Amino acid sequence: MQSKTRTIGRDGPSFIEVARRAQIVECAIETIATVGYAQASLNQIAERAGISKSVISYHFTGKDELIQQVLADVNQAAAAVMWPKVQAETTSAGMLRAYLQSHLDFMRTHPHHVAAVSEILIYHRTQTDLDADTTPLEERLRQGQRDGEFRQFSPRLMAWTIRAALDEVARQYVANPGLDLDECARELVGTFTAATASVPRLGAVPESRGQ
Amino acid sequence: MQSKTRTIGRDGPSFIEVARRAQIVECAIETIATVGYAQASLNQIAERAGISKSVISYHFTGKDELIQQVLADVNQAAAAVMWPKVQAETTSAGMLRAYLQSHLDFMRTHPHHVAAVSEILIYHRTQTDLDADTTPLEERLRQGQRDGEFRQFSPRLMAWTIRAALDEVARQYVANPGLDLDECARELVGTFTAATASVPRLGAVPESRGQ
Amino acid sequence: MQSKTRTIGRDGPSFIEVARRAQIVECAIETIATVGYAQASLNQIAERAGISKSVISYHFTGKDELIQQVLADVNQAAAAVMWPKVQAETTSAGMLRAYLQSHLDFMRTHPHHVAAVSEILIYHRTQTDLDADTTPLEERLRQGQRDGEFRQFSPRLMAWTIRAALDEVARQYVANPGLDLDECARELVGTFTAATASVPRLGAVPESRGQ
Amino acid sequence: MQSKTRTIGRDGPSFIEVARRAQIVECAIETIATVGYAQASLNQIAERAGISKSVISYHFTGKDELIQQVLADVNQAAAAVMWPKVQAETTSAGMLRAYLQSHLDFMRTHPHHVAAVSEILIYHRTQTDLDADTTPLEERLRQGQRDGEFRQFSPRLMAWTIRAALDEVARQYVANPGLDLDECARELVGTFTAATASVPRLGAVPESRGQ
DNA sequence: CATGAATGAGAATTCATTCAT
DNA sequence: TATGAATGAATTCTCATTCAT
Repeated sequence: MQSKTRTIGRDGPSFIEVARRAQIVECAIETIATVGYAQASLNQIAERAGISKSVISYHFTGKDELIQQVLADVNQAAAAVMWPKVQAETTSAGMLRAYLQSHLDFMRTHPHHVAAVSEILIYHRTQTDLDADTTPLEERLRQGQRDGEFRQFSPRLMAWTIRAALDEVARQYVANPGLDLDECARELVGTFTAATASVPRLGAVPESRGQ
Repeated sequence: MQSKTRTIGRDGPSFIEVARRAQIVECAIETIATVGYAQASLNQIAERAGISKSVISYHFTGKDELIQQVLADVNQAAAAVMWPKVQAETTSAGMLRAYLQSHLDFMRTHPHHVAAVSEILIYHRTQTDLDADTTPLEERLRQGQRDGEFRQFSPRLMAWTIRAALDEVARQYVANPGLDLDECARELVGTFTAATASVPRLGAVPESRGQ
Repeated sequence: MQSKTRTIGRDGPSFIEVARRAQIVECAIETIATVGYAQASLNQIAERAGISKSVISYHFTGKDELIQQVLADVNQAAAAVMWPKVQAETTSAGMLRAYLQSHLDFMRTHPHHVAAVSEILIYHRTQTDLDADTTPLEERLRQGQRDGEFRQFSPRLMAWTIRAALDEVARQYVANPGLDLDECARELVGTFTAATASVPRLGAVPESRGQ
Repeated sequence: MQSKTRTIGRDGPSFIEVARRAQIVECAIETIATVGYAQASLNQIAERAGISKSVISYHFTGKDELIQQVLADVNQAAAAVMWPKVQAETTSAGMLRAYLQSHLDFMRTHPHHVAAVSEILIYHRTQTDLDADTTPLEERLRQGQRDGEFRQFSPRLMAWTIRAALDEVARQYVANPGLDLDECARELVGTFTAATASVPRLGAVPESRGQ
């Protein structure tokens, strides 16, 4: 019986059902992160999971549902880790730092997750609204500008840059697990703190935004 | 007969050979940039070029060689445009600015080239050595640090970040050709100038923004 | 455990067994009639029945047995309705009329049954002996000829034609439930009464047979 | 290169292309007529043609195009044989006779063609307008009524019946090539001549229509 | 040089069936 | 009895590649 048509009783999906779906999602993540989205066929994913290809078809309507589940699972997990830390900060600079650090923390514990989502988003770029994903970050940057903590830059461009940097680190980390994420965190925090800071302490470059 | 095994007379490949290869590479670029790497089958490329699919197989060992040629051609073209401008600068900050600006200039004049390479790098990342490509930029950042112009950051991380930001802009530009590249250039220059500046000391690097 | 191998106690199949089989057959009929034989997967049938797919496999050896049971059940039901009315007639023409009318009556009350059988026969024709089904009708036609009521035609051909016409009406009725079955009955009765009548009384249409 | 994208020069498709398409269509017809539409996979068809499965994909956009081509080819061939003979007749009864006879003539020379189309039409009934196909015949019946040659029956019902009978004969002929088509032709002509004749001259069978 | 034609590998998906519980 | 879970075979389709001309 396929997911689509399965009757969900009042107890919801069975334990084994949940476990299998989770296992498949996990294997999909690892496969995508490792061999790339283009090569991540259902066959590959099933092989890695040690199950038959059709088991995936049994638990998911199709590849699409699986991919969407990957995005959902990873986003939820990442958000659970990141936003509390971000919210705990009181300043915008603190939030930005927390955003970067917690992102890299999540990457350390879930490197494949981040890489997989990065792959998927790129692959599905045409069908997805990437901006939607970037919006929360962008909004925080905007807030920092309103508060005068941040200099006047384009929040959208900065958000793109930050996300791109994080994704790049994720990819590099997957390719080379020896990468020192602590150092990366420090570096990115340093880079984007400097990049956004409204005051280079003495005499800013206010005119620099005039143009 | 395959390119690799073809007998090359003392004059090297014939004119028509060179022209055909260039034409095919060009069409590959446009196809990849337009429909995405995943959809860019040899069929699509050949169709767009108005040639038979087998012509590609004749002039290239296989799809791989074609893709590598795309990378080589674009990199060469980009380098031809960019490095003179970079070299013309005397300060490291100036070089960084020139790097970013000329990169976006190239993007403006060759949007498909940049987008195609961006696509390809994502899909072939596992098989490609991205670092090789990043090295020249990294070296220049390192030089800026030695000269005291730049603060102490990880040149590698900074190079990754810069490349990632440029690639992201390229992707966004392809998705939305209305994107204001001038603004992007100003923003990226501002961002990375601030991110690398050694001393926010007093009066920043006004000349860097003058442009 | 499969039906074939199941141990049948001295009381034969249990009540629940019989009921389940009947329910499944009924659902199969509706599914086939509604979505067509090709689309009537066990999944679809089970879904419509609100049961698990494996229940079907439990009660029937396989899809084949289910389909054969559908044929058997429908034929039995149709026979139960039709033959009494046919038998009640004293003339062969009357019997033919009763056959057609009661067939369409059955169609009106069991449109899905007729449509399902029609679908199945088409798909399983190669494996089924259609003639077996046609024989009773054929025999009656033959009797009518012996009695001099019917002209000399090929009973087999006429039986085929009659069955084909009825099946066609069934298909059209399924496709368009607004079809006026009363009119169809009148028409078919008229058509086949005329087609079988022994005497166009004076001068038949000899040239038509001259061919 | 696929049919879809193939450039057709001023000479149209090449000889070999035409031949291959014709061969594939022919094999599709035989396969469908022999094993039934449901079992006629591209694999089966290719095997029968002694070619690789992908050759079909090369010459046809997909299974749909192949099937449509089958319909088109058979309809064209049948029309070429039938309509001249039908048109040559001056009376409606003659036309009907010619229609039936030429149909069976075509069946004799192309039994698989007729059976295949019959299969396809049934399978695609839901997506196709069968009536459209029946219309020419129906129109001729209507004309016969206007001329007073035919009695007042429902032209639509009669057309359905005639088509159904012909299809049935086709199916039986495929299943049993020993079937005497001459006899079938005589029988069907007799049956439908009698069924449509306006005057049973003296005393019809009024009670049969009374119902 | 060029290409039409052919091919085999592999993709996603559907389905009837089997099995352990 | 019943069923959720799993599976392997088969289907359509796409694609890079090869080959004969």
